[in-house]
Amino acid sequence: MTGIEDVAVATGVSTATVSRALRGLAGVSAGTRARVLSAAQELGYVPSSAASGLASGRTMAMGVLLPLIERWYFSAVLEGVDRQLRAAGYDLIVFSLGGTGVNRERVFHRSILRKRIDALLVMCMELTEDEHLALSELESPTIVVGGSVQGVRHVGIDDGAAVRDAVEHLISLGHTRIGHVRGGGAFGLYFEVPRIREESYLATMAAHGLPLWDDWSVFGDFRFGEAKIAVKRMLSTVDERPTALFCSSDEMAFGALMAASELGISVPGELSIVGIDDHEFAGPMGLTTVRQVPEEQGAFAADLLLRELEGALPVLNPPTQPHELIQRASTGPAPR
Amino acid sequence: MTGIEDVAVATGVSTATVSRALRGLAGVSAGTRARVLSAAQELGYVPSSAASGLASGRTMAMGVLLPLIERWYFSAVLEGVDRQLRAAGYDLIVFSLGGTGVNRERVFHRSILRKRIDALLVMCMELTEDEHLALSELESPTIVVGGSVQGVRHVGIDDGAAVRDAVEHLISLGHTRIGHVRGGGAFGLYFEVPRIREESYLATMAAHGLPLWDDWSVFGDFRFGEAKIAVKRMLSTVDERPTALFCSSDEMAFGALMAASELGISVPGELSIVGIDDHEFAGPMGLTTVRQVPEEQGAFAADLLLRELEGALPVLNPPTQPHELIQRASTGPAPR
DNA sequence: TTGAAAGCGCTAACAG
DNA sequence: CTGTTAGCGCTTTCAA
Repeated sequence: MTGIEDVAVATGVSTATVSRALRGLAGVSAGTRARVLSAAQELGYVPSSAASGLASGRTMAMGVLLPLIERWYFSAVLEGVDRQLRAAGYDLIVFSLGGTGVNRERVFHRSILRKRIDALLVMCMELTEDEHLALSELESPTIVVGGSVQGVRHVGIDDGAAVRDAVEHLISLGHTRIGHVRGGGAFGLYFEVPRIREESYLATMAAHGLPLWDDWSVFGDFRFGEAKIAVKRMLSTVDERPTALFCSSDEMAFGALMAASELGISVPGELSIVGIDDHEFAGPMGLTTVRQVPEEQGAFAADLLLRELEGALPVLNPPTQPHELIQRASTGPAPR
Repeated sequence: MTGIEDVAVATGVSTATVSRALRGLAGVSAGTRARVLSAAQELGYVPSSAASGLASGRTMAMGVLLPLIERWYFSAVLEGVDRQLRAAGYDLIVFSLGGTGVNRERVFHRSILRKRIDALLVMCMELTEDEHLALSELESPTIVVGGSVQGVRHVGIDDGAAVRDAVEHLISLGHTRIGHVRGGGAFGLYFEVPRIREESYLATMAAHGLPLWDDWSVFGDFRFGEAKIAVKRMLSTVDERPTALFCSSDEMAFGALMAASELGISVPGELSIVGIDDHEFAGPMGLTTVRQVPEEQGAFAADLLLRELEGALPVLNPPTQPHELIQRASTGPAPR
């Protein structure tokens, strides 16, 4: 492996000068810098991150802690984070819990605290006090994306308002019998989003004096398949059907759409369906939904952290990210 | 930050002994080990990965290079890789090209070669000669997952055979007019899968002496939306419709399903549709498809690399991963 | 503008 | 079984 020493020898300067030149620091003459650069290029020199990390205390890497990788929202946020990191020359280290909470402590202590990262982005989780403490000792800037949590700064949409917009859209179409397809906190950890969305659905219904039937609330676990089964069962067994369904995610709304189609229930004629997300499939499926753009949320949060690493003052109250009702073919006036 | 020295002082031993005890090396008395462990625990000591990486030459991290994160196959493989790494105490570093090839060289040189990783898993790409060379100098074990490439060891299904199984399934149902919804190499880089699948479709049709119409081959870019539009246009403008469609991915097959539904073409009565993947939605949508399990592929490849890092001999010809035709409701006998 | 030298925090021989 | 001693390859004062 060619090291900084080789470049120094080749250029006839000290390693200190090579280091300065390569990092673009001031105080290197243009000539020297050029010679260093070309020598480095020629020799194929790439600095060792371990060595520079150890010496400088900066790893040039950012960590993302998430419950699971392969879920639309999570991987989309990751994509946005990665975009910014790539532009800034940072590496992305992914700490996934793999869908369960059991490894959480190990992941946290064995991986996150190893000083491998300069900053941490936490997705959709509430940190425990221990974790908070450990992080603050690390002095790495931290931020939470998705599923706001009290007392921690957070980037994301106003979930409560987004749900309200969805439900009130149904109400404005004359619906009064509105069911809910709920998401799950099946991760065995604090996962805020499903709770917030359910609460806002209930609050909105109450605010409009609309009836809540237990039968109309089914559990779809944020999944197409689960939601389809649950909605199909509900629609085919309930005494009186709802005329509309608010789904806590688009993937569950697709399941509801499918359930209705298999039961021969016309959408939106007999049943209106609204989701949240604006998933890639929502447009082609004609699903009315509330759009959020996770990629932008991830990019925004990553940028915030990146700027702090460059010395900017922490943004304590990041602006709420936008959401927007997108009307498509799956919602219409209440029957009769 | 508490360092190894603090633990040593607290225990009354040398840092070398602490290091040995903590890593579970032989040659430490049970009593000493216990005292070291409890002191480390008490002090909340976590080794610095930069320091141990520099000293030992092992980073305890694995890199994954991929074209894009947010795509079913890629994030599913990532999930499988992560599962194994987590179990082995390794960290996962993600190098994404973000959907384009433009940053490829920078990603490669500035990130991958920084000695931040002990091994590299490359997803669905052919490496250039330069890249190969650079990697071999690094001496990190490397493997490719998905989209086999000549001369490089590779973990994945036999794409040719999988396509053949899908197309021959249609043929066995009496179909002779079989169209193709193609995926894209829209990544601006060597991306093998779409090409392999197309070639196998063509070869299978030829082997059975079946006609190929240009009109029946449409480009869906591996996306629901694109595929839906392309298929809908094709079905509504072509002189003679195909009676079956082979789609190079499930997501495109969903688009085809949607297109048929919007045109009032019954599936499988008038049109049979088969995909490849067994995407999470395929079951609930009743899509006949060829199943592959990317998560297992990723886990398998990661394991291979992990074992080599522990000194095992390289597996030069990893076994082909299984695929399986799953018959569901979207395929049936050819009309008439 | 440049160089010398002292670490960064750990691991790995080599002794004892 | 344990300690001593060198580094790993950079960055960063401090002098020149």
